[in-house]
Amino acid sequence: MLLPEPTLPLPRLPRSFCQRDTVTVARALLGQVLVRRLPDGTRLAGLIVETEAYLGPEDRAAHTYNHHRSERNESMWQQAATCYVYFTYGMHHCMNIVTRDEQHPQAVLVRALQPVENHEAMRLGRQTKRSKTRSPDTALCSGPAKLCQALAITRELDRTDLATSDALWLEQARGRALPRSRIAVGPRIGIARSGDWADQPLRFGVKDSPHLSKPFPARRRFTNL
DNA sequence: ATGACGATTTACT
DNA sequence: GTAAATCGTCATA
Repeated sequence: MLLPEPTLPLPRLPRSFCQRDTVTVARALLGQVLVRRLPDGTRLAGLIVETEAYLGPEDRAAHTYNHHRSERNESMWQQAATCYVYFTYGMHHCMNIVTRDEQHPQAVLVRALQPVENHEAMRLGRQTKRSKTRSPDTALCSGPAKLCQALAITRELDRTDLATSDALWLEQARGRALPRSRIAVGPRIGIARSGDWADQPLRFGVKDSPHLSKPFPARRRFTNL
């Protein structure tokens, strides 16, 4: 697996990790750990196995497209490592990690985790019957809204500073980004109406992970056929 | 004030 | 495969 089983104390990822190019951060986050401390002290954690990059005012699919700025997405203009949590479809939360700087409202959407600590407590947050087609563990955090349920991430955590918070932060499980040979790349999910941007290869996943939100389409080696 | 629309998930035919 | 659930946000009036 990606992480040695007895989890030793891992260093927290510094703000500088998130201050880089957004695609670089989206790739480098794969295999790192997202950690949540509940008010009662319970610690929940999962390895990040799927991300998407959202590239700001030019990106038709981004919430900051055309410099759109409002109370909802204000955290996108905060410093790197700020958490942007939004509410959608009347019932779901999704969480992003803000990148670069205040002049570039860009972020990485965290789309799936491999649970590594406190599976039982995570299951309490999820409101589903047992999956028949996947083991309970692989269905636990296999989607942006599922992982927010499992880790109890809501709008209350919007604007949290992941570099300093004791409620939500990132830990380093690996010093280098995964090798490209282990990263699957594809178009982002759920943005079909975003024109050219819908086809951009801005979704990244740990190749062959059973915890992904959806399989990655096979990459065509040739443009014909 | 009103209506359309989600960076989704679940259950079911 | 399709549809329902459910409501904050935003554009239009």
